[in-house]
Amino acid sequence: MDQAKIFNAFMIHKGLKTTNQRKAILNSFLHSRSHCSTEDLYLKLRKKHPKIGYATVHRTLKLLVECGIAIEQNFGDGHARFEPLRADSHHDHLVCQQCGLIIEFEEPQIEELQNQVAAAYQFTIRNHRHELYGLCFRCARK
Amino acid sequence: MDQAKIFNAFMIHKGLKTTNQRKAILNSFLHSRSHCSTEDLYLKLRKKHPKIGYATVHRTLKLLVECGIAIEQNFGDGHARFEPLRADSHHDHLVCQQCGLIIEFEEPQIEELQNQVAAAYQFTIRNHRHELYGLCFRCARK
DNA sequence: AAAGAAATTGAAAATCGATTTCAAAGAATA
DNA sequence: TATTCTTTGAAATCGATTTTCAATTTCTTT
Repeated sequence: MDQAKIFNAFMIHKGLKTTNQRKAILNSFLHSRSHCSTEDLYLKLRKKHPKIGYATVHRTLKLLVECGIAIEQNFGDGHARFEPLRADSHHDHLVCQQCGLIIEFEEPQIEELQNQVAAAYQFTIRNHRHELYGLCFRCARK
Repeated sequence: MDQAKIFNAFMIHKGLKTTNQRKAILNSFLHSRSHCSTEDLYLKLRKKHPKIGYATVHRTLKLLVECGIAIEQNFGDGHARFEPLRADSHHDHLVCQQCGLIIEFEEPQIEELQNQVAAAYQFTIRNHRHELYGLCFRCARK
């Protein structure tokens, strides 16, 4: 089942309507670079749909999070960012504080150690965030 | 060198003045439970110093971060939190989404794996955040 | 101790991103 | 088509943070 279908099914389930704006926003989101902010997506959409409103983009992104197509991230610059959520793989992030580059990484051993830590405190993990901030290869040379 | 001295040295270095308010805020901060918000500290201080302003607490906390006595954290509830920074030890957090309990943990193996990940991407880590969100022991039972 | 120069204070206002309101427009159903 | 309900976009609101500014305090120099 692709994301458009997941979205449709969710909309029907909630008694909501699949409008042209929502379709355009979903489509644009899926074809954007990852980790885009509401503003990024809004500006991009304006080019093809000059009358679309910021509020609609915002509301639709929230819907995408609600139905599991997107995940909301925050890397400390005061702008919520959204990225497509793939069911199969989890990853964390390296964030360059100079140029804003975001690198995704996966490290199953860290996940395993995390689980051990949580178990030691009898803590039930629902989700986590793990971000390494610093300088990417390029910026470190300058 | 204790924190009051670090603070004094920093203030002199920057040409700033060590006022009674700043001393009171530093002192109250150091004797507060960890992870207090600006508001927490402001309300606590009001009891002994009824005329102190929120803005002053805010500005002083920023100074404490700047001179390395405090670190700013954000656990996603919309309130920045501050905790005393000890030079010797680093820790990460488990955050209960039900009752707000914050548990600190240290796991050197995770730190080591982090360094390996960064090295693989030729990335220079300046700092990181690693938080596990979910339910604490008590809340999971309910 | 008093005066002058400069920084600090607290109340209120401004800011910033996120969110909500509301009247008009649009979709779905009968 | 009429009715009902949802959605839209502009503007208003929200809540935390940050800044402004006139009055006060601190620090230095007499």
